[in-house]
Parts: sequence; C-alpha cells; structure tokens
Amino acid sequence: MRPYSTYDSDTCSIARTLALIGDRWTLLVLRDVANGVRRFDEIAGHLGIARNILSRRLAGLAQAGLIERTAYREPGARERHEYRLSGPGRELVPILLAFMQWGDRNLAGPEGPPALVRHAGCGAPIRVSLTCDQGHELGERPRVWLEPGPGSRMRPGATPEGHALIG
Amino acid sequence: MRPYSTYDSDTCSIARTLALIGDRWTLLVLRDVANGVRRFDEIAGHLGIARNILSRRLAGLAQAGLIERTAYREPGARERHEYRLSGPGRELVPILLAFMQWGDRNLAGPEGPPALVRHAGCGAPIRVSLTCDQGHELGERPRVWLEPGPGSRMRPGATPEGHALIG
DNA sequence: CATACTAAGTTGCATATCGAAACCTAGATA
DNA sequence: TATCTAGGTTTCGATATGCAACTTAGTATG
Repeated sequence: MRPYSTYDSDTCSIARTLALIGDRWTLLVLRDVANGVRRFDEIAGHLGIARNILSRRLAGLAQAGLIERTAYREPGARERHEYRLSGPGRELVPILLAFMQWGDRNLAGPEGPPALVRHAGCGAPIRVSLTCDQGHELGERPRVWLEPGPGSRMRPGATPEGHALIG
Repeated sequence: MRPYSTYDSDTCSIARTLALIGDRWTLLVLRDVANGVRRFDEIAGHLGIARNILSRRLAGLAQAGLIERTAYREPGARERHEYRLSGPGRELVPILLAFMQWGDRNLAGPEGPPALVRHAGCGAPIRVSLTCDQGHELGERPRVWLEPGPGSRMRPGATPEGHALIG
C-alpha cells in the first residue's frame, strides 16, 4: 500500500472539518452555544473573544449551516437574536466530548475534571468510545488501520510507488 | 443550576486541550505522524506547512509529551530524527476520528469518504460512539447533560445567581 | 419630547502570528 | 575540497487577532 503522504492532504475529512471549525475560537463558540450560551454579548463576555472576531465566527458558522441565528422577542422587549446548534452542528458534539475526555484524563488537576457529562435520558456518565462493526470496543490507545476510500485522491506530483502504510 | 457562562471558560477541558492542539496545523501534524509520516521534510511536503511553523509545532508537541522525537540511523547513513505518537498522543486518536467521521458524513462528495478506518485486529470498520454507563448508545445527535465537576471554577466576577442549565 | 440605555454588532488601528524563501549546519559522499 | 541532503533557523512581508471607539435601533426614563 502507498504511504499516506502520497494522498492529498486537503482531501482528508479531518482537513476539511478543520477548515471549517479549526481555528482558535470556533470550537469554544460551539461549546458555549451547545451549552445554552446563546446571545452575542454573553458569548463574548464568557469567552473573552474580541467582538469583531466573534461576529465573523458566528456569521461563518451560520453560513456553514452549523448554527442557526433566530430572532426572538421577550414580552415588552425588543427583538433580539440567539444562536443554536443546527442538526449538523449537533453532530459535532462527539468532537467536543472527545476533546473534553482527553483533557479530563490528561490535563485535569488533582481535584478532578471541571465538568461531567451525563446522558440526558438516564443520567449516567457518558464516554466517547471507538467500536468496530464486529462489536469490539477499542481502548483508550486504539490501534487502527487506515486505507484509501472511494473519495481518495493522489497528491499532485506524488511518486506512484511506495511501501507500507501503518495504522 | 447556574448557567454555563458563570463558570470559567479556560478551566474547561475542551479549552485546555485546544490550548495544546487547537491551531490550524497541529491536528494535521498529529494525523500525519499517526499515519506514519514521521520525518520533517516528509511532513512539510505533505501538509504544505511552512517549515518554521512545523518546527515550532513539533517542538511544542514534543514538549507537551504528545510525540517523541527519536534519533535513528540507517546503515551507512547519518543519524536522523523521526517523530512518533507517545502514549498520551495515541489517546488523541478518538479526536482525530471524530473529526474524520463528521467530515465523512457532512463534507464528503458523492464518491464517498476519502479514507476508511478499520480495526487493526479484525479489519472491521470503526465508528466513534457515545455510550453511557448504563449501556445506552447515544445517536449521531446526542442529547447530553452537563454539570459542574469537582474541578470546576466560577468565572471571576460572575454573578452568583442563575437559572437553568441545558444539555 | 429629549435623553439615556442596551444588545448586537462594525470600523480603525496596533500587535501578534503565519508563510515564503533564503540561509545555516553537520554528517555522508565524490 | 567541494557537494548533497535532512532538518532545521532567520528575515521580512502578509494575515489574523485584539482593543477600543463608534453605530444602530428599539425601549425605558424624566
């Protein structure tokens, strides 16, 4: 099998997703929106993000269809806007939780993790795990095998020969 | 329960992890290293990253203990270096796969995903899933509940009162 | 009615980070 | 002695980010 480096780096789903949400703030904005911090000033105050940057990020996320900007009006107040996760946006939750789980395990102090996630249905703690279609559960340091998929593309200018690919 | 925004944003495990690997390149560097692209020039060529930035990222990742820089020498060649994931680094694989899965589902073209991941043991495709301790499997758009953990911290200057927290 | 207040941005400018390309270094080879 | 190559480092211009002031439109206040 050809080495991974012969495949185009930008075609990768990781690269594509990072192009959308892979800057210093976007994932934190999504975290806040997911946690019910929905209004502009509230997000800005909580994150400490510059307002112009937040403005750009929210616009970008809305355009990408990850959040929805909706108007609402409380009685006796003027119309305001709030941001909520869209369907595809809610599918990002596993990414957020994967980050959280790694941080809990590797960066938390002796007091323990700063937050706990529970299943909204039953209240039990949640874990991110990798499972294969045969039902095997892979541990915390999984050994996986990567192979080119139908949408793979060669890197322009890559030499066509190569040796083994790992996992 | 207090709203999420009354808790310190930087204490969060997501924020802490992002501070380590949350820039435009680091996750791609880790992806390449995980996939056997181990040498400086090879990574630089594959990613199209500026060499000075790659140099900084590799140094940072090594200092953080996520990758290991080891010298090796092929017979009749001079000593060289290569980078490999460390133990904690391998624990980042679920993050990479969560990104990949989201991109496969939301950004792939009609041809299909650019790559497939398989269990190194049995060869079956792998999925990232959320499961709770009672054995429930949460779907693609999970509903979860967040609550403060033992390591939580109030945001300096946050008002002590607040209403409901979502999930 | 005039004034002030607030949420939700926008604008202008200073600073920090990034990228491209040239340069550097040390060991192997000719 | 000169050359090649992997693995960087330096320099400098281009981008991105942060900060603070300004804008806008409804709402409340005197």
